[in-house]
Amino acid sequence: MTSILIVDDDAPMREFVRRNLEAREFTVHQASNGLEALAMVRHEQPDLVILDIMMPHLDGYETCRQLRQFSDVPVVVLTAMGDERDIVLALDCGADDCLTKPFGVEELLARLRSVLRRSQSRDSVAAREAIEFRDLRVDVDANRAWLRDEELNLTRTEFSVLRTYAVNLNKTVPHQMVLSAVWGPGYETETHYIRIYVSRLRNKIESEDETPYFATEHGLGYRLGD
Amino acid sequence: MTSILIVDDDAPMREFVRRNLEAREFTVHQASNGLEALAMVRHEQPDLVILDIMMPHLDGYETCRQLRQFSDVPVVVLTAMGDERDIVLALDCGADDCLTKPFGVEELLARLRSVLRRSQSRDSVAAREAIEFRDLRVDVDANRAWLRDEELNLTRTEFSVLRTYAVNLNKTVPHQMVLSAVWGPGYETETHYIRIYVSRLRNKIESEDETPYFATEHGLGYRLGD
DNA sequence: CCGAATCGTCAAAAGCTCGTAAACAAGCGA
DNA sequence: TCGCTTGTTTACGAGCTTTTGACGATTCGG
Repeated sequence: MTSILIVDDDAPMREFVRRNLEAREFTVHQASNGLEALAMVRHEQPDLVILDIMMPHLDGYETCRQLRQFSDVPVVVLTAMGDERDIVLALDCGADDCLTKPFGVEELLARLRSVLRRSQSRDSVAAREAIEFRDLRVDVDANRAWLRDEELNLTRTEFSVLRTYAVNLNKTVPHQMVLSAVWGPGYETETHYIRIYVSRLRNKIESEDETPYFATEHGLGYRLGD
Repeated sequence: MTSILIVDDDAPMREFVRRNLEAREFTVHQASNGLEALAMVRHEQPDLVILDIMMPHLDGYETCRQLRQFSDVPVVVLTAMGDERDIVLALDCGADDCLTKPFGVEELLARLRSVLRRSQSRDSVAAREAIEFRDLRVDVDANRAWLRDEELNLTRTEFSVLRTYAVNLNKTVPHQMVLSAVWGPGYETETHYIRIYVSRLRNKIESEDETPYFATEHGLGYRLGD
């Protein structure tokens, strides 16, 4: 779950934000001043920080600057209605967005979504890894499959069928699910096709005298895996 | 140099923004409607897009949504003073920030800096060097490609196709992914374009009596790499 | 144990995809 | 405007893939 740290010396304000965030399934942490906030970022590693500017001891600007010394966590700053210079200053301290009080809850949430979307897309650049079972490896991303280091030469439909079973590893997949996933809606009754393609896949994947990769559940469907 | 595309049907507004951006050493491109903007993003690849909401034909919301089909370029939206719902809508269409007219130039610049800072840190995380495979080197940022120290003379579309395969090195890329990446949404069925361009790229890249750079996966797509 | 339903396999026909050439159209700079 | 580059459209043979239809094997319920 996405966790958010809200930093504000004004307790009612914190409460207000907390209630609205928790209603949207965020986990919320709180801090009432800059020093506390820095410690919590270190220890809780929130996914996002909401930071009020007006705070005693360590104000929002300075907190943000120090935060950036050691963390890339997205920061959304709250400023009091007023000078454009406050906004410029906050953004130049390293904040990702800036919202002027009083603000609407919906706008706050939309800005959080936007900032989180950006930071998450950065994190998830790493591709999904392949699905593996015994000597078989299926790379759904790359549209390729291997058996013991040797790449399988599969046709489009063969791969599409294999992928359907692979993403449902160890689960018996009903025929009609495969049919509508591979051949599209309207083919739910053509179970014939599946028999042929599972047969071809078995020829390419399984060898004699070893337990089969595909299990047949009579009347139900096939299952790749245990 | 950082290049910015400003999209607004109001010419004086575009001029105002252009002057201020050029004074800060940005390169500025302009478009006066959504369709033009989509084409320019494809061909000029700006580092950031400033997008007005109120436009004839294709409004800012729809432009942004379509942009996100094929590009991660940062988008800052301009809305007329008014409803909070406009802001929420714009951000949820995939925009990175949203500014309400009338706005101060300093705030605009600060928000651009903030958005650019975030997107550039992401790019540098990915260590965007050239992509290399055997004797081929593709510089995705500079729009250039080399074969053994000799630069390839590629047209825009040729390069765009090559880049799509290069960033998916060793993956079989489905035709429709290439089509929507290069020609845009709505071209998903024009597979003959790909055949022709891959054919031309092979002519410029591959030589006789060596293993091909592009592998054909019949019915699936092409793959650059192993 | 029998019959009906389901499964496994084969091979050929039908259909689709690929590679390429060539012609045409659109855009652009000189 | 002309001439060149680039993008788009059309066409077609070769090769591959999917579908079709057939038939025997297996499983399950009664």
